[in-house]
Amino acid sequence: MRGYEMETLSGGAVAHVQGECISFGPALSLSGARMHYERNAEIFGEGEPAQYVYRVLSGTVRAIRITSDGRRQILAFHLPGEIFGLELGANHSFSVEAVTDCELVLVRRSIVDRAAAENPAAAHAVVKLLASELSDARAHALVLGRKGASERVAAFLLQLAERGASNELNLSMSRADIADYLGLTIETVSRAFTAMERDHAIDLPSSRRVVVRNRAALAELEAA
Amino acid sequence: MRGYEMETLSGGAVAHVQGECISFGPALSLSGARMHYERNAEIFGEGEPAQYVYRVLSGTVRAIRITSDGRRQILAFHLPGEIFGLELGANHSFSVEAVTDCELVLVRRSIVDRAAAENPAAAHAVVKLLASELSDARAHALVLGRKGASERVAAFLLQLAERGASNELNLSMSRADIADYLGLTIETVSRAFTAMERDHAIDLPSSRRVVVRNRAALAELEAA
DNA sequence: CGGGCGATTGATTGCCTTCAAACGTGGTGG
DNA sequence: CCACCACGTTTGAAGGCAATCAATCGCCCG
Repeated sequence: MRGYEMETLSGGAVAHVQGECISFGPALSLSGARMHYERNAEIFGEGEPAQYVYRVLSGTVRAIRITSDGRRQILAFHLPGEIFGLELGANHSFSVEAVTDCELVLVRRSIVDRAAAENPAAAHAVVKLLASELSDARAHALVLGRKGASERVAAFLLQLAERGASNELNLSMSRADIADYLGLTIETVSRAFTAMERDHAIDLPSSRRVVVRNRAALAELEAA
Repeated sequence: MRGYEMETLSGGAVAHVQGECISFGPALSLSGARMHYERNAEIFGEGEPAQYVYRVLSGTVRAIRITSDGRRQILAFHLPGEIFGLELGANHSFSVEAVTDCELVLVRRSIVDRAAAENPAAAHAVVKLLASELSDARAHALVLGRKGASERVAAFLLQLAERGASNELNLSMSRADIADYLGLTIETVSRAFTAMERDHAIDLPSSRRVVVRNRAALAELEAA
């Protein structure tokens, strides 16, 4: 999912208002409405009609599912530039909430569907998007199924560092969000951070700020 | 992924040799070569060029990823009628092996790609397939991230019972496969089976045969 | 300065894994 | 046809890692 928007957004030949549309290929950008959501607001809920496709302009959102007894699993975080909310069924199969205050672009799903039906390039862009999300979901399954606590946290940090293309991370999400993404508890996540700092793999200037000091050490931890 | 092939395979208006093609919508079936693989054979490996798309005629296959230190995670099982191997990148991002001896149909990926580029219905079928796999992968992530051992096994059995549309299941996979799918060990899986039999939720006439006696009890276990 | 919330740290529990051994079944060779 | 072997499965006992329970810390905001 990551690389893709960069490519199409920068490669678009059609002039368009920056940020006010979603690109589905170099020759096709669908314009949409800009909306603001505040921290912890629900953007859409599981089971609701899937009426829009979204792109993050600023802020972070989380895609979540809740078990019948209340446990929460975060399926993905979406950062600026990323698209989410694409569904095939009539209804959303998960909920999305704002991790921080954020700006989103909304495009009617009917418009996206029509574009995909009429324009092969648009259809291909949708396929690309889904394939990328699928790949992410599978990588996530590997982490959840077969890795220990500190490996999970290391994988998470490396993933963020790649996405942000920087070793200095501003975590927009709480320990609780990280824990629910990694299938752990907040205490375990916290201990993993502390241990990594002790081992000089990262610095923790504050709880929301992480500096990756030794990416190789993190990668090794992740592999462990 | 499940419902889809049934729909298109039965709804196809075009007459075609049963089993020798892959349907991508009511009006489009791509013919392919039939191949046999024996138990535990590798169908394709992670990193190899993605040259074909596959459909299962008979038998079961497993999609797997291996961590650098050798732990194995099974991402999905594919049963007869299901399609797998669809990738967007040039190379496969996971391996697929035969769980049992099986018959597959192979269609050149270039043909699928071209069909999708030219025929909107075909493109839509591909999107549907990916969306369905994504949905499955996310459900799997919820299980791996937030459920206990017996809940995982219950979820697995219910999933198979739905796919097979029957309460009598012939497990084509070993305890090791189930364990690697659920992120557990073979011993834990075995104990979960035993406990479910003790609680009269299932019968175990043999280790590879499961009769779901009390689906509600299993569903409750799963939710727990 | 005080309150509240998120994060950290510590102590204990519990579930799953690990290690180990016995069991059963299917296949092979005598 | 039976004996034996191999492998997958089950069962048991012990250990380890993360969850839970609990308390303190630190920071942001009022």
